[in-house]
Amino acid sequence: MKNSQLYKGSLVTIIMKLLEENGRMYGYEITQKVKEITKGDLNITEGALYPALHKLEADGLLDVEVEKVDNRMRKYYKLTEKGTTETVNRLAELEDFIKNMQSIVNPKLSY
Amino acid sequence: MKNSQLYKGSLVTIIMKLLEENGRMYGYEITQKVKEITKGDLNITEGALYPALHKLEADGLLDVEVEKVDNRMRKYYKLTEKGTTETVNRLAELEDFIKNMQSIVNPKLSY
DNA sequence: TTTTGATGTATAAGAATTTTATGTATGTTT
DNA sequence: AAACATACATAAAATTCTTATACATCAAAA
Repeated sequence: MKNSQLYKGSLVTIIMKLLEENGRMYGYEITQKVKEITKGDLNITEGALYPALHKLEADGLLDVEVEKVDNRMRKYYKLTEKGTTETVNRLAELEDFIKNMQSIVNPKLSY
Repeated sequence: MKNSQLYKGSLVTIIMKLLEENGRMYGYEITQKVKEITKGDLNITEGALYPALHKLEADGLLDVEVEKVDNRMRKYYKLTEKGTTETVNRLAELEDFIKNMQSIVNPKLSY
């Protein structure tokens, strides 16, 4: 991650959402995709990414497939059934979180 | 905090925004205000709140005034000049963060 | 041709933040 | 009398992330 503390705790949600959308992705691809989407605002570091992916796999939320492309190793991750269910929960929590933060920042409007 | 990991890293921003809006507040009041605004979604724990307030004070972002009300001690906090400046930055970061998270979750729309 | 940069994964030490548990104290409600 | 609300505080442990380092392949630039 980078800069703002606010991204703390959001990495898992980001990973799972991207996997839900793209079917399967490898680590480096995730970092590049996030950089692209956020126009450079958010740079996921390897030190944060790989431990997170390994934990998600250990928890049975992700499956991994190792492939060699252009003589380089890639580990493709995809959501398990359990992971797909968990993603739905995570995204609902993100929506609530954003609404709550907006309520705090903009108390005049009711979100 | 409670439940969702997403709130990690948002505590300082929440505290500063509430102080910017309400002039001065004491710790317990902050927890109740947040509970009210988020309709019970977010419960700030004392173990997170008090160390955060003490650090903000140590960093020169908050001033404190101790008062005794109804025979109970209260420590009122308010933003210093430095704290007010920092609040502007924090709120800008929060806006960017929310936009980026929405871009990730809802890639079809452009925020 | 040597070095820089991009691609690709990995881990370990330390920092920062939060959870969980506990402690103290006063006042009100059950 | 016990439970709950108000009000502050801290300490151990867990979680998450930063920073630094490591290894390996390949392309481009100096």
